[in-house]
Amino acid sequence: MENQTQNAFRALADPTRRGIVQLLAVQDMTIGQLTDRFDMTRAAVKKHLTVLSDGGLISVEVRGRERINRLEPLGMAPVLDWLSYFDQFWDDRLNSLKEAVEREEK
Amino acid sequence: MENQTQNAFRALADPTRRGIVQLLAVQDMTIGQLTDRFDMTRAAVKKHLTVLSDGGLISVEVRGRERINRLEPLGMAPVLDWLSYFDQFWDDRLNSLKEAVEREEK
DNA sequence: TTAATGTGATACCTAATGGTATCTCATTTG
DNA sequence: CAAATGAGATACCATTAGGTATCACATTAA
Repeated sequence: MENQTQNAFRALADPTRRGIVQLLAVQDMTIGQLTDRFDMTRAAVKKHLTVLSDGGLISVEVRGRERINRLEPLGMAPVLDWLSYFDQFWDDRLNSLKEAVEREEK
Repeated sequence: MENQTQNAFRALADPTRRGIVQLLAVQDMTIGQLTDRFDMTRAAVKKHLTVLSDGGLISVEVRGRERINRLEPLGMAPVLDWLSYFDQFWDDRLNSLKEAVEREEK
């Protein structure tokens, strides 16, 4: 897929997919192992894995008849980059808020 | 809306909405001004603003017949929090990658 | 080599999403 | 006051998304 920023944000927009990301952060897992953790069919989990793969967030290693899914740290980069664009903005605004609250408290 | 993490991630999952966020980071804007910047109707932009509002990313100030939309820095917090959970993971994995590449280069 | 296991692929369904067209309402302005 | 402006609400439409059921295929185990 071509737009990595869009695909990565889209991949993170679903709660099941964020859950998968959290599980894979602990350890690599097959689709079977992942399916055990969610209340849905293997086919549904497979679709989520495809979206995560399109977003560059996971990769798959074929091992015999098993497929080991693993987190790909580089895939998160476009998301972190996009968000970092606002760092200064958030900081400034949050500091303004904080100062305003402190003035209130006097 | 109740699940802020989900609503915020969902709000950021659409390219138009991320564009709106970027515009509002520069300056507050009315829906009319925003609509001028996108190739869609005011009604469509309004829907995006509703999603952004549900995500806690913007707030609206009524001024006469105008509505001023402004970015809400606090709304991004759930997203940044969720992502920060992986900071260590990304760092470790990216360092492993970097070291591997450096070993290759010798 | 037959059976069991792990997985992928496809067809299908429903609900959500992103968009338009249109109508209404409140606030300015001439 | 009348007209123009800025905006919200709703009905409607096509496409996408998330899910299931089912079938097919490769690999491992008996």
